[in-house]
Amino acid sequence: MKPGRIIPATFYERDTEIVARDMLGKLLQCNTPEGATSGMIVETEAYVGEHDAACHAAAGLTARTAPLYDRAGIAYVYFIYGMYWCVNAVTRAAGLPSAVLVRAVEPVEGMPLMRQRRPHAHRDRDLTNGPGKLCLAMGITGAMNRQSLQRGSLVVREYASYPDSAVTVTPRIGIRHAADWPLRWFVSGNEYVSGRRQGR
DNA sequence: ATCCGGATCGCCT
DNA sequence: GGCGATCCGGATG
Repeated sequence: MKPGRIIPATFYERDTEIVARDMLGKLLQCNTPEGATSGMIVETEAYVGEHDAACHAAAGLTARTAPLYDRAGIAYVYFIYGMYWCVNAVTRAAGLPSAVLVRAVEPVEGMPLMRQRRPHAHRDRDLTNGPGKLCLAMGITGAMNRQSLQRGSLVVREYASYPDSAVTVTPRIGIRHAADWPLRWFVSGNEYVSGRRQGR
């Protein structure tokens, strides 16, 4: 498989659930001074607007959430638990401030650099099987917040595609509110999917 | 294999 | 002042 064309902004101007599903198999590429890394997206979650208590936009428009109210197709990179970064693609359907969280990728390019950045990861799958882990491995930080995903250091490209029969849907994990809404998608059986057991 | 607490800090209540 | 879209290591069964 080879990286394909850059995903246009219009891709993100659709229902967030559809975008989250369709991002499976896409390639996330990150370029930093240390080198290039990329990974195939294998797990996503949708955060669907102010009425979604788990979505940061539930707090309304603030300095932190401003990217969610900006345009579709940009990155929303936020800081969590005082230590980690998580990366989202901002979406726009019916004017809602919404986004897709990238929860896991399968490394494609730059694995040596990923290992260097993730000294605690003993097995390859521990490199990028979580939203904070993949940002560490790929060098994604707040410097990339609000950047376009169509150019620059952080880009999403065509790569692979999966039929619905190869995709599993479950409730989102790691949240307190709206924890029963089925808004998490992952490639069934992929070893890079986060969580102790798939389907959790 | 599963559970639990500590780290660490920006942001909202 | 308290919590969070997390990760990691150590304890427990």
